[in-house]
Amino acid sequence: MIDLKHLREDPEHYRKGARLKNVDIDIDRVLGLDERRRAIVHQQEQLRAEQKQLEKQSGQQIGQLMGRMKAASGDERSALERELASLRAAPAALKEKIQGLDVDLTEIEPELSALLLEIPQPPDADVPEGAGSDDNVEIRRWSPPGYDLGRSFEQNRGFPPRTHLELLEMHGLVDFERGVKMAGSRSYVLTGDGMRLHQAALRYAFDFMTSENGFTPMSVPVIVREECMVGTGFFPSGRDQAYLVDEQSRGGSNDLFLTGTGEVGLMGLHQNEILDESALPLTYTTVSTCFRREAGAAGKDTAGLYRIHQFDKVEQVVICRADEQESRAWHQKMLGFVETLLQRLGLPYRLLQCCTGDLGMKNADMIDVECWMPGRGEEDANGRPLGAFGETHSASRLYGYQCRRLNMRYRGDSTDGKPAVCHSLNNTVLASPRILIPILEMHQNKDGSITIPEALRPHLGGAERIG
RNA sequence: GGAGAGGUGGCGGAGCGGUUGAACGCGCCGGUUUCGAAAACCGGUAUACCUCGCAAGGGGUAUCGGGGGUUCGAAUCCCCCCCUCUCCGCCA
Repeated sequence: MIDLKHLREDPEHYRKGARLKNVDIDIDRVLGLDERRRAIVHQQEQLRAEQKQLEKQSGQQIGQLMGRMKAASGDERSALERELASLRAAPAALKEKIQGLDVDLTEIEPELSALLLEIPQPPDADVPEGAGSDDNVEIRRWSPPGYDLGRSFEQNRGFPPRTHLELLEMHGLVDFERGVKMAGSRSYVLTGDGMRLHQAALRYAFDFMTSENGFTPMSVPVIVREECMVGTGFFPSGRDQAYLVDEQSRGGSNDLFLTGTGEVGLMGLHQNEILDESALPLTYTTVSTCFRREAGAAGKDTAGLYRIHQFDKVEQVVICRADEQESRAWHQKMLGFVETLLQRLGLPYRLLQCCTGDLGMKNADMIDVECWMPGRGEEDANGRPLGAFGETHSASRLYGYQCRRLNMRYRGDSTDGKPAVCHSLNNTVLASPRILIPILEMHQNKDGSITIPEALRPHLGGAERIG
């Protein structure tokens, strides 16, 4: 959520931000509703103050008169009754007015709060303008010594690459048929070394973050309340991407949602808390199963392990002080972790600066990491793929947008002891089985065997190859 | 699934219709004392929104799980919802 006060001060900033993100939102409508709401609340508060005054003045009198009533009779009694009635009339009139204003508020507030959730965070000024992913800008690329991304796989390695589908099949690493039989399209079953490799990659990434980078390991719920989804910014806009656990229809008190990323659980941890500044930054990592409906992606990446409904992911989040420089520094650092990891896995990659149109609601800045997948992309004259980069990571810088929704604040010396909204960032560490695509394709040998990256071998009982 | 108990400030725990944002204790912060510390003593210690002020700060309203109701007045009474806990059953 954006800062409403800031919106009032500089609405153009948000109009422009929404435009750059191709989000259709009527900022003036929001401002108008906010204006009306504040006027009504102000009026109400004044009336309430008046009411309180009256209470203090007449309350005692009423008490006394009631006492005298008990003993009184006849003319005295009716005189007292009249006096009581007049004392009660004024507060009653005020109450009616206040309640009337309440009605006015109920006409405004639902729309206002709904709209507020839909105002996107404006992109940072140094984010390139663009309409969508085609306008993203490459920042840098890396490939292991001896592998030149300017040349084809065959030129580099001396034989044409098999696709990950072919390699999976060849080594019996996955059973798509039975996956689909049980759970429908985009489902799969990792088998044998496929499952081992998957677990090894996750475990390596998890250990890397906790042991080497000092992040705090956490488990998180992957079935959460709607509150968490709204708080982390995935709802309302991404509602159709999440699986719904419809408990209400069977009498349960709350519907629940399956999370599409560990970010939801990690960020939800400190919802509605005021943290001590000395506790920051919080650096958390988790490995969790992620569920995505992939609504609207019908027909896209239907084959293989690229776009699936369920996968596992090691995720990193950082919650830090409300300081742009600090946020920016963490963003770079979190990207650095990923680069180190990919380099150790020997996977060529590039960093993409996402343009304004590709940022999503929440981000001020987002940098994607794409790994080189030789079996992906357009085909050559022989019907063989030319290779392409495929997204494997996404590093977001959200400033206070997410924490404001989550009501996650901190205080300390730098805030003068007053609560301030935390900043948050998140980035993939490793998502599998998608990461198996470049691992298999990049480390395949001419005979189709796979050389296991050294880093993963300790998690595979020391095995050096598959096949 | 069956049966109970309960949700009050950072925590513990009072209050059960009237200057109660809320006793008391703990914690925390500041001060006195001390060579220093502990102890003791004194003072302070919520959040949100609105408003006045350059600021320090002042004023107002709301908040005792959430919503609604009764009442001149509700943390206190009534209704609905949510949540947590305990016991039994089932179970990874």
